[in-house]
Amino acid sequence: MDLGIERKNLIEELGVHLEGDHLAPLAARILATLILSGKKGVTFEELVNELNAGKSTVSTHLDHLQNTNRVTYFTKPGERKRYFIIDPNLILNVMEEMLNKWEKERKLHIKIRNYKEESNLQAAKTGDFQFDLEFQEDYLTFLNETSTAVQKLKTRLLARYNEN
Amino acid sequence: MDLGIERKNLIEELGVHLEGDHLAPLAARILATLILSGKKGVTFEELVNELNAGKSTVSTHLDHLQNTNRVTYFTKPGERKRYFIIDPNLILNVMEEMLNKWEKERKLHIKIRNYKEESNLQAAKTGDFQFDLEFQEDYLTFLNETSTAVQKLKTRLLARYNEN
DNA sequence: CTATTGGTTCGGAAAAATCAGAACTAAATG
DNA sequence: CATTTAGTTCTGATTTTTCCGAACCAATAG
Repeated sequence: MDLGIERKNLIEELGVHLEGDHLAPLAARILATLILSGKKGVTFEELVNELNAGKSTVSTHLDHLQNTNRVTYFTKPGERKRYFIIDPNLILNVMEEMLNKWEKERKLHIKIRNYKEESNLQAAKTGDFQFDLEFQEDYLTFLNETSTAVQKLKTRLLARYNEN
Repeated sequence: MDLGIERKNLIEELGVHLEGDHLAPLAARILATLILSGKKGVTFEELVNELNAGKSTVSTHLDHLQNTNRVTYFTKPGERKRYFIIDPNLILNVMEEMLNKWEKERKLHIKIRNYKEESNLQAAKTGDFQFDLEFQEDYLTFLNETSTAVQKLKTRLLARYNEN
């Protein structure tokens, strides 16, 4: 099996998958390329060539990937080129993002539960429709438990990173 | 505080949040409306009116929401109207989707690890660049642990649903 | 000080997603 | 069987996203 071909295929497959995470097609291909290239890093020019993309496109997406803590770069002494790599904390950052999203969701569903309780209070007088709170309760349980699990893993990984 | 206003606000807020999950703006508003309306259900016409949307748009998005197991409807004897509600198993379905996505991701990263190991074997001969496998290992750990946590919760919820 | 390298920024073209209107259909109603 | 109700389907307009080329800039090299 030709490793070059395999590489191209994996970039596409991983790229398509990563598009699922709010990334433009080319941004996803860039991230996939970096994941597959590891710590040796990939230069701007290599990205433009390997992905057959415009410089402006690569520049914009690299910017975005850096702003969202997915990508960084290092430089070599005496060279002006940047070697782009995935952020060493990518996994932690992904977990952090999940936790933030879930926290936002939690607050929202608490607001909704309050709204429904309030509404039930009013409706009790008029004999009107009463909301069921089961969905909100279950959803909040779901959010709490998954958050706790991810939080624990995050703490554990963090400890391991610090110890090494 | 006016509950009608509060309702509108929550639909918007929840709607915006739900757009984050690959839903078109109007699809997100529909789902938000259903979440806020609970088990009494919302008819097609009410959705068209409350959301100021075209019938075709509502029809298409409702279709999609049903196909992705987020929405169902019930009918009342003698009436032709449909009362749309969130799928009673929405939470389980969401968990199921998370698990599927993570499983796909797991397989992909195993492929990538294999590619890197293979590549290292080749490179060992030529003295070429060696891949680090740490990222893949950590990512797989992350996937395994979060999957297990969600799987457990799913089982637990499922048991509780069956028992009631 | 001129040329080259390694990018960035700006303006718009091309493509994709989203939505709406009009015509249509199938079931029930009168 | 004509009408109303409850939607569906098709076509195209509008909006948004994605991408590119050209001009530009700052740092280094010659």
